[in-house]
Amino acid sequence: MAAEKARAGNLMSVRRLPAYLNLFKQLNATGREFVSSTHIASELRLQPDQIRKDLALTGIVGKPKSGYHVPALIKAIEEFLRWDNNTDAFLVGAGNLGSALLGYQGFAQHGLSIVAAFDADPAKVGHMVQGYQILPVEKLADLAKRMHVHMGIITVPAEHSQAIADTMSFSGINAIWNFSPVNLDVPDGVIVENVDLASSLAVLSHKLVFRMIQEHTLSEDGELEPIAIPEDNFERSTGE
Amino acid sequence: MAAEKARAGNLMSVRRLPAYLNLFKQLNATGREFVSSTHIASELRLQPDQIRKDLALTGIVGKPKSGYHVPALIKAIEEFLRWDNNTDAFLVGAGNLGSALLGYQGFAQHGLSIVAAFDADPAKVGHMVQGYQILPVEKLADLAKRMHVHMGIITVPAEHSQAIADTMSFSGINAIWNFSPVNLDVPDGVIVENVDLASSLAVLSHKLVFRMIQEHTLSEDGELEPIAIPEDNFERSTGE
DNA sequence: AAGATATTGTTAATAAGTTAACGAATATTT
DNA sequence: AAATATTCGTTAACTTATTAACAATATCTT
Repeated sequence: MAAEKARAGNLMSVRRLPAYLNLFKQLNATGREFVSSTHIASELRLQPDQIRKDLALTGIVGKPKSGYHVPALIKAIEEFLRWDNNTDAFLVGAGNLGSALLGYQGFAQHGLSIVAAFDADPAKVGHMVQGYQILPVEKLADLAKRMHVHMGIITVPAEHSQAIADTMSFSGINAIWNFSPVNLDVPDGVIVENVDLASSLAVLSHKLVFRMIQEHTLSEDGELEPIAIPEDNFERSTGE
Repeated sequence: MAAEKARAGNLMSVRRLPAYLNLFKQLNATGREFVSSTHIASELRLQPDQIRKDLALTGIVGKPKSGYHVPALIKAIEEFLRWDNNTDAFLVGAGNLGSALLGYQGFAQHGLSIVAAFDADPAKVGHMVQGYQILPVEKLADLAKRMHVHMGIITVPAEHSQAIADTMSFSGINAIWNFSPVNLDVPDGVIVENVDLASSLAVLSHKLVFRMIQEHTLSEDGELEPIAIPEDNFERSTGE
C-alpha cells in the first residue's frame, strides 16, 4: 500500500505531485499509456532523478525501457492525496476571494467540495454567492459537528481570521486552508496550510529587483533605471 | 545600501519578510519604537536566530538591549522589496479569481497597482469588473509598450495561460505572477512566480492523511475511520 | 538467442536551509 | 562606577532537499 511510505519530510515532493497528476491526465486523454521520467522531465523542466524519487513515494513501480503506466500513476497519486473520494469543507468569508473560491469548478477533481459558506457580516448573510446561501458564522460550530465536516477554508480579513480558526478548531475541524496573512494559533492536532499572496508577491518583487541590480548598475543616488527589453532577445529559456 | 546584500539563495528569508512587515506596522501603529528578535519570535512563532538572519539582509542593525528600531525596519523592508514606490501591472483573465484580485484593496500597500484588466472572451470585453473596464487581450501588447508596464498577472484557465505569457513576454513585461496551474515557458530574463492552489491543497491533503495514519491504525481493507476530536484536547500548541 | 540500449531504483555527494551556540556590546541597576 | 542581564551578530553543527552517479532489469534488434 502506498500509505505506509507516507513519511513526513518529503513535503516538497508532495507539492510537485499535482503538476505530475495534471500532466498524466493530459497524456491519458491523448491515449498515451506509458511515460518515462525523462519525458516528464523535459515536459515539466525538472530533473529525471527527482521525478523518479517523487513518484517512488506513491508506491508504484515503472518498467525499464517503457516507463511508468500512466493510468496507474493517476490512480496512485489520487489515492495518495485522497483526491479520489471527496472531502467536505466549510468556507468562511464571502468576500472577493471567498467568492472566487466558491465559484471555482476545479476543486471537485481535487477531492474537495465546499458544502457551505459563512460570513460574520449580517449584510451578507442570507444572500446568494456563486450558488451558495451565506450562513451566519454563529451556525458553523453546530453544523460542522452535525455534518462531520473536518476541513475549513478561511478567506476573511486578517483581523478576524484567528477568531474563525478558534471556532473551527472548537467545532471538530482539523484541517484549515488559510488564505489570510496571519500565522494562526491552533490546538495540537489541527493542521494549517497557508496561502500567502503577500509572501509570493515579495518573492516576485525581490527577484525583479535582484535582476535589475544584476543587469544594470545603480546610478549614484541609488535609483534604478527602468529596464528596456531588447526586442531581439526573445528566446525561450529551454529548448524543445 | 541594502541592495548590495541582495543575493540569490535566501528566498526563504524573502518569503518571511511580509510577515515581519505586517507585524512591524502593527507595532508602529501602537506607538512602539523598538522590538527585539525574541519578541518577534514569540509573536510569529519562529526562532529568534532566524529572525536576526532574515532582518540582516535588509541591511539595518539593531541595538543590543533595545532591539531593532521599528520605523527603520519598515522603511528598510519596503525599500528592499521596492514596495515603497508603486509598480504598475496588467491583469489578464477577468474570471472569478481575476475579479477577486482586481477587487483586493491590499495590493496598494505592497507597491502594486493593477492599471488595466484584459480578457480574451469577447463576452466579457467592455464590461466593468471591480471598477475596471475589461479590455480585449489584443490591445495588451501595444498598451504595455506605451505605458511601460513591466508586470503581468495571469488568472486565465490553464489552457490559455502559455499564450498569454507569450504575449506578455513579447510586450516588454518581464515579471509574471502566474495563478494558473501551468509551468510557463518564458524567454530568458522574464521572471515567473507561481501561486499554485492545487499544490497547496495537496500538502494539506497529505498532512491530513498522514496525521490520520499516525493516530489511527488502518482497518484491514485500507479504509480510514473519521477522526473524532476529543473535546478536552483543546490546548494551544504554543503558550502565550 | 544473445547483445545492445533505454530506463528504472537506489545510493552517494553536494547544496541549501534551519537550528543551535557563543562572543561582543550596551543599557540598567546597585 | 562597576556589575549584571539582555540582545545582537556571526560562526558552526545539523538537518533537509536537490543533484549526480551507478548497478539492475526489461525490451528491442540482429
